[in-house]
Amino acid sequence: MASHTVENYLKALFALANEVGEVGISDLSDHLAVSKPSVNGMAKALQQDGFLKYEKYKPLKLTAKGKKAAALVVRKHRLTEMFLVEQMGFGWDEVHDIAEQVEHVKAPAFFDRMDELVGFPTVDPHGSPIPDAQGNVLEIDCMKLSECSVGSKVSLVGLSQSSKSLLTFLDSHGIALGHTFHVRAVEPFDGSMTMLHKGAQDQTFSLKVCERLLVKREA
Amino acid sequence: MASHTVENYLKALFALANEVGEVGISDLSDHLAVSKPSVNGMAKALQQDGFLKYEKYKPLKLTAKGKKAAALVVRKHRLTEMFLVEQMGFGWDEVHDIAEQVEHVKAPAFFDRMDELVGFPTVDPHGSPIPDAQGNVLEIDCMKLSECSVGSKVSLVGLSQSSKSLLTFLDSHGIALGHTFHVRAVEPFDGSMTMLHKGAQDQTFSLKVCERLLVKREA
DNA sequence: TTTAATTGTTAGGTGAGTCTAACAATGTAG
DNA sequence: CTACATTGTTAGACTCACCTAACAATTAAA
Repeated sequence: MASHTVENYLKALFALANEVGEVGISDLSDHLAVSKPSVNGMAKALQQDGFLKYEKYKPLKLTAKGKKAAALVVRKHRLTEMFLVEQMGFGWDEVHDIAEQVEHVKAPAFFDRMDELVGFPTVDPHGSPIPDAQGNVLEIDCMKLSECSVGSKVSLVGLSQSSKSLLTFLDSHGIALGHTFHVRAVEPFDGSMTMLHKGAQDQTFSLKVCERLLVKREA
Repeated sequence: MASHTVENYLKALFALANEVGEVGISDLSDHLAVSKPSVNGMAKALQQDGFLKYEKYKPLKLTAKGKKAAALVVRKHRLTEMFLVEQMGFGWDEVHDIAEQVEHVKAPAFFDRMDELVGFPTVDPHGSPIPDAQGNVLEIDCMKLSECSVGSKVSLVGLSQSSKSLLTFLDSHGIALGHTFHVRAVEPFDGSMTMLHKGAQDQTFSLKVCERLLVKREA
């Protein structure tokens, strides 16, 4: 089984590949807060173990084996987050750090039981998809709120790069997954958007916020 | 915070001290399946960190700091076991290995929430006491079933050195914590005992089993 | 296209935790 | 009281994951 460290590298590779496509040594180095030579060394090791295709000066590419292993770590992370929220009463802004640790537990039965107890969810508390037990990830059909034009009616289905501060911000504005937004105006100067939230109240958010909100067009 | 490894050494020290009093390098070496030189080196390191009093060729002694740290690891372990049984539906024979891993999670809120959800228990699913958040351990008033004489009426309150195989054995004989036993006969040859179980049925157990069953005299 | 910035690599070292081989101290039996 | 067995210690080496300093390759800018 992969070590705690290897699991973290795989998870980072997986996340970065989904965000930016090409992943370089420096990207990983930044994301994991580890020096570039360390990443370089680990890349060689992961290649040796068949998790990675690695050629000098070329971007890193997860192999099929690597993708599956990474997805299974992400699965453990997201199931844990779901369990923490649904069964243990934590807030969606509290679960990331705990799940970051619990995800390294090697006990399939533990995660299977979580899965069962929360009713085999397909997304985590932040709307991110939970890979299945075979490591397959379901793509979610969504777009950034910032890409929507005036008049669009959408509902919030997920977040990209959710951070504790973003979650706290959303909480403080009463925003949760599933809520609807009706785009009223887009400010050309800074891209900030004004929306009717839940058909009730106008709210204005900066471009920075709107880029993080993943939405689906309302039926 | 103490590393995963250090936590395991502390836990072992704690367990062995409760079982045999004096703990030597070899005891730890056996218990942790680690070579004696490794234990020797770790003993020096733990002494350095103030967890241990260590003098050459003398038995190892946990300091107050060491005892507290060890008790808090045991607390995490036993709370986890309780949570796994009470909230997640695992059997008492399945929880040890999972708890062995979960106990190393560094997230006090996680264990506090478990504690709350299972109703602030004082003993784990095997009847072992759960240290409180300050590291204090409640002594349980009990004796080995093997020390009871014919005619004693007792109830099962805990196990000493519970192993998967012991738990499976007890399960298969329908025995659980709280059950009553009325000692009917003790075989002088091999120490095996015949008891009336739950006032219903006579069962005979070997000395080896009876030494592991911790009981309290019935009121 | 030569320069500068970014990005990646090599070389060499550190600390934690482990091991084996060899030896020293302690304890137990005869 | 010597002899042997147990127990503990030292020395030296290994792996994993990390680091810094220095250098090389690639890419972007002037």
